Amino acid sequence: MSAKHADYPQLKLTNQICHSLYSATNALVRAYRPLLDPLDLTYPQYLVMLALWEEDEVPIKRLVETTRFDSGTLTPILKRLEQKELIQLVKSDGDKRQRLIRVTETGWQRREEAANVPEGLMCQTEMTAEQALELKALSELLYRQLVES
Amino acid sequence: MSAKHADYPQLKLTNQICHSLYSATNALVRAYRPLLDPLDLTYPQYLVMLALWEEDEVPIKRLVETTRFDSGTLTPILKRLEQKELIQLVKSDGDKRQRLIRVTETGWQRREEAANVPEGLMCQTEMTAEQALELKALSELLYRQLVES
DNA sequence: TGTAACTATTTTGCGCGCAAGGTATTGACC
DNA sequence: GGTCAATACCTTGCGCGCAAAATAGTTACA
Repeated sequence: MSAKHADYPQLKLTNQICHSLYSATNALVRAYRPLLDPLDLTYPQYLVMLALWEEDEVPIKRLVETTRFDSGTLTPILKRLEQKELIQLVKSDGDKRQRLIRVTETGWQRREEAANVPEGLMCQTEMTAEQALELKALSELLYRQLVES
Repeated sequence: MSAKHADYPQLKLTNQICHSLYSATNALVRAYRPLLDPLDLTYPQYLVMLALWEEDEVPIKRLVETTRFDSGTLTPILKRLEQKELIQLVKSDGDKRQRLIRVTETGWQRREEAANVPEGLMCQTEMTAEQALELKALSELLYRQLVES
């Protein structure tokens, strides 16, 4: 029998958990776009700002932890946020390898405009709070198992 | 009170379902890499091949449906798969706008080498079958609600 | 104190993901 | 049969995501 007619049920696209996850995440980023466009932020830039609004004056290595981006991804994102004057990158007084990130006044103002983004997104779904929390918990579990192994 | 000291709990990164989903998906694609490198496939290329191994001789618009990629993403992926001689792109006899995709002999052989990729990946997690199915179901639900609205 | 290992960050190169705009072909309907 | 909207696909441009390698500064320790 030629390879063409073998079965391989484990290779069926509809059996792939990862395909569902992958396409859901892409759809999510697309869904954020109309909400973030007025703020002049992309979704990854928004994630970085969320992290900084929670904890300001941090070195880049701290952002690598909180945002889960690697530094090669982060550098150009920070450069764009700096061009938009939402953040400043300043040399650290102590360790001269480090650069500290500081949110500007404009950056803090942008936070208020972002306040209703999360609600705006959830309105596009009809998931219950329980389903959303379950999805978060399972995603978090998967992330930890893949990264911490 | 300055914007800096306002609370905004809905903007906390740890409360963001989307951040968990986003970082889990990125971690997943990274986890696939060592498994797919020997097959000379990226994760999106692998998804396209999964679709074609299930249904051969399809026009690109069919792949847009099954893979959930848009055509602007698909065109360069197909070009690379053609360069690797895993597929052929042939003009359709009927509708002259269409191009049909045909898996080559090499493409079918690659399927056998891919047979144990799914198991290899699941071994990197310690999720139960129930958790995995629940994650798939919730991702699928989210995808459908975001796309079909 | 010298140097070798380590760390923080940047750079390079490639492959997506996708919006927006283009071309060629088809079908609908006057 | 002409034309006009719809369809299938391609191209362009930009912003990630990340592996790998480079750069500059720091630490450990002989």
